[in-house]
Amino acid sequence: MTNATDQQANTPNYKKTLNLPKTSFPMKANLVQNEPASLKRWDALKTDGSDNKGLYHAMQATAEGRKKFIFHDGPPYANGSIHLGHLMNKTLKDLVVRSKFMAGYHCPYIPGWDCHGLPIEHKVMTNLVESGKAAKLETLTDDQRRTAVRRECKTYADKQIKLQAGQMKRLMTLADYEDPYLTFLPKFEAGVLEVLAGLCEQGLVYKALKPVHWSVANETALADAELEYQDREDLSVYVDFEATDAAAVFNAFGIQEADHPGATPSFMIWTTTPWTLPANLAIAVHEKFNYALVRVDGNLTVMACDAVERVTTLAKSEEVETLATTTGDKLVGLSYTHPLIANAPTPINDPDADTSNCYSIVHADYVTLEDGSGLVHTAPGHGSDDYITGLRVGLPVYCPVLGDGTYDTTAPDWLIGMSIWDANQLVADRLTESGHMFHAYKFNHSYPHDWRSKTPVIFRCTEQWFVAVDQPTKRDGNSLRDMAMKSTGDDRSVHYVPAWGRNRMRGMLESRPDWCISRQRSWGLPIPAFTLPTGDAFMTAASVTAVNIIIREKGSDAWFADEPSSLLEHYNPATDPDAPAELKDGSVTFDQLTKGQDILDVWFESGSSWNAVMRQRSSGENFPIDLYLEGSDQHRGWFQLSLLPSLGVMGRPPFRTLLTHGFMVDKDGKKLSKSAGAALKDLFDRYGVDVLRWWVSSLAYENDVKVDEEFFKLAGDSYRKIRNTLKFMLSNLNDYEAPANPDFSKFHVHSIDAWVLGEYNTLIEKVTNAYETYAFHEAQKLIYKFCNTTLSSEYLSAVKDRLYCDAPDSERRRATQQTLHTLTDGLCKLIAPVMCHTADEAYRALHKVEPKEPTTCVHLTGFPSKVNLETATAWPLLWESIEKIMKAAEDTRAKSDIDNPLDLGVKLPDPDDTFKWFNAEDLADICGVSRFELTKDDKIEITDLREQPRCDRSWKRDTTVKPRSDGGTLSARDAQALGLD
RNA sequence: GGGCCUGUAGCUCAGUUGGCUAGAGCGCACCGCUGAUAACGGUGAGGUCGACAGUUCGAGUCUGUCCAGGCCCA
Repeated sequence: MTNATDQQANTPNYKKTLNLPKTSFPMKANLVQNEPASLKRWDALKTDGSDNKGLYHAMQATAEGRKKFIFHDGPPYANGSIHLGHLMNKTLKDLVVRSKFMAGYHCPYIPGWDCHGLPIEHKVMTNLVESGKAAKLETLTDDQRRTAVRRECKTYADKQIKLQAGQMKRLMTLADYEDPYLTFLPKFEAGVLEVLAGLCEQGLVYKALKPVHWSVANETALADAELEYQDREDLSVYVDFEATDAAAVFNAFGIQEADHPGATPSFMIWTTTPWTLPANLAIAVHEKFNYALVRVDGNLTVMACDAVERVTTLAKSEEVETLATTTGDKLVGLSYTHPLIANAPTPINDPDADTSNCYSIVHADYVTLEDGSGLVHTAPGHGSDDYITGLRVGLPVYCPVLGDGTYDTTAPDWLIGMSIWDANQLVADRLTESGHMFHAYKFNHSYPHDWRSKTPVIFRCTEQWFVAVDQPTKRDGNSLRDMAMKSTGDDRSVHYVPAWGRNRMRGMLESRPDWCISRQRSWGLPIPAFTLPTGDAFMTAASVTAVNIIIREKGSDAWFADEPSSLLEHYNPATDPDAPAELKDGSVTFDQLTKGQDILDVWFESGSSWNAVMRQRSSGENFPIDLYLEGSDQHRGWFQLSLLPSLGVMGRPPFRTLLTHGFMVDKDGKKLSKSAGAALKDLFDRYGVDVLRWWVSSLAYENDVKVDEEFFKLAGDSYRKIRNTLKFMLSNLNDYEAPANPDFSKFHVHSIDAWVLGEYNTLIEKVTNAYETYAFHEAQKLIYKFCNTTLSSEYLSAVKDRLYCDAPDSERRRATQQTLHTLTDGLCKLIAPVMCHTADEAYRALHKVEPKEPTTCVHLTGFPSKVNLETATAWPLLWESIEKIMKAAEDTRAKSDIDNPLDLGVKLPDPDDTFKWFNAEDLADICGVSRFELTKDDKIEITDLREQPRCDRSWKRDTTVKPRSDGGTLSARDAQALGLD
């Protein structure tokens, strides 16, 4: 039973004579209610001399004059509530902002939002249609309609930004939320156009007809980043294209035409897009591959040797006979007849195109033997590879498909005006009827889809603006790719965390095509290009710069509202070396120009933020930027698309360090479904933000991160451990007044206080290092282990006796309190970047701050500095022995009826006097036993002290315990504490 | 199909240039304390290191193939 009932009736109750822990710091955190109170208190923080209020500005004011750390926020898209992905991304960023401040840097942080673009425009258009307002728009002029849509989009974006900013603030992220960067603000737009002008100046911007991914649903070109791959069932066809000259084919195979009188060999192609067949202009083979002339059920056809069995089996052909084989190079130059079209068509926008090279066999490297027949249908207007081949062999860029996905008037009559999706079957039927279809079947494959409308995307030739990747810059002749390869290669100008980011970037840069920067939408930054009466485009560095003066002043709406002559008010062709001749000589005036209709790819905007935000707001000072931190998808996205413009304009990467984190996956490691995962707000309300942040800080974020309800619960458990350790320390400092400058010079090197302060010094060093290298989980682990093991299980359990039982003012107790105070203060500072609320709550409790007192805040301090004192070097050895002692003691208790460790004594062999200078009472307290002796024996001995008297107050058994004048049985220390003899 | 990455106890992670019986925390089981108490302390049980093959005296670590998963691309 309890020790209290053990006592004799006349023994005093000593409990009330102890210095028991006491604090107002509650065990229960109640984060959901208390965090908003902290936020409110921080919001009210005001530092002298500034109009700005709030913790962020107070920190900036505090850090004024320090070494700067420039960190740049990648803009999330302004749509919808923030989700689990934002939780990790924004928290990690905040850990950087806060830890850099605590480490002594000045780290300003401007949050941003990506506001333009299709998702918002699509949403707004949907709303307009549903509300019936869209019909009204139809009555307006183009410019008016677009201006109206843009107004709606801006209102929508503003609302989303407010929503997200509120949630980010609740996440306790620190940033300049009063002055964020928004991509639709005139000053941002102007910063983007500066970059465009810079690229024009380097000769990297051009307009060209090129096949691009085209969304039929939205009638716009799409960026790579706007594609999603989904499985789709398509009609897959093997089609025979008859050779024009049968003799030439037989000749290529080295056999006589006479042996096959009247036979017309065909070339067999394979495609999953029959609708592109009308645009076929060539068939590609690989020069090195072997091709066979095969008789299949009576017909002669050419296909790759490796494809014969596969293809004929697929088509269930009955008689298959290979007549001869040859290599691809022998086939190059042969011609064929298009099965659907008599004469090669001329493109609608290029009536003078040379069609003389059409309908022949050409070579291409990308021909493979895995799929199809080894002969590749080539339509330069509908494929990237095809386009390049077409350029090489002199084919026109023919694309008979309009923006809405229907055929134009150059297509065969029976296709004109028809949707390409409907044409698939019709083309197949025609080919079957005419006997050209060898085999048709349904085929499931991964196919690119428009990320927004989820509809399949096609390749279509359109006039688009491009940034050239391989064009030499005028500055030094290095192309963007040259520079990009260098920055991801050996020059180490960019530091990658984790290191494999370098290879990943490099791989993507090696193969990336020219960047299509134009879109055919309204909600975006217009490309300030004009069309001359000749139909040629006009956009030069000087013209962009001139228009930009207007945009900076009025915003990009001016492009739609103003006439070319006023937009070009500040432009002088005479001083522009790149100006078109007709403008220079005055034969064409500004009034005769028409404004371009394209807007910029949103990635070009966010990819220019290094200029539009960082350089612009610091007069160029904050460049290059120390750190970009985003998910690993941004290697292709924002990182790469920031790198390229910066290389073009500035000649160097915009960032020094690129840090990437992985993606959230479910508890089985599978991709998180869009609907999965609780709303973040729900998590705020159930666990509290400190717990969520504590969880984020524990993540090995460079890999995929599993997320599950259970993990938040576990994080809550470990949060409580930290909280309880803080509470216990605070509760033992209730009667302690900390000196302004604690003096540790009198601490004995062998004392337990010196030991724990040594551990604390190590902790400071390791944790600040971990923060420095963004190894937050390392910091988190160290802090957790320190609280749990070093403090709770080792130090605090050892010093409990002296804290409780020593006279309140005793030197030993005060020394321990001084230690505790230092540890608590430092711990609050070390956890401050993570548990923002709890750290400040504990810090204010430690410093006994009145609840209403607004200015004391752990977040305005810094990481603790090390305590200046020595620690005995034998401690590690001693701890090894202590571990053995604990096991031995546990053994003894298990084998006997001794339950209480205080009924035990310990004898530790110390033949070499290694531990001679340690204090026996300290060691007994560490082991949780009553007595500790060093011996010259060779074995640890655990002794039973139950025969000896026990102190009624401290429950220890030591040699000084005896009856005292108050009727109790006490040790000398306890008697002295009570002022007894 | 290609590029980059991941796969170590039930869970989350450490494991340096290949080198003793593979570590930690959580969780779990058992014990103690009841003067940190919706706390605290102690002890313990858990792993053929995704699979297979290879290099080596020796492989969680290096190589290859395969399987599973993620991001990006085709």
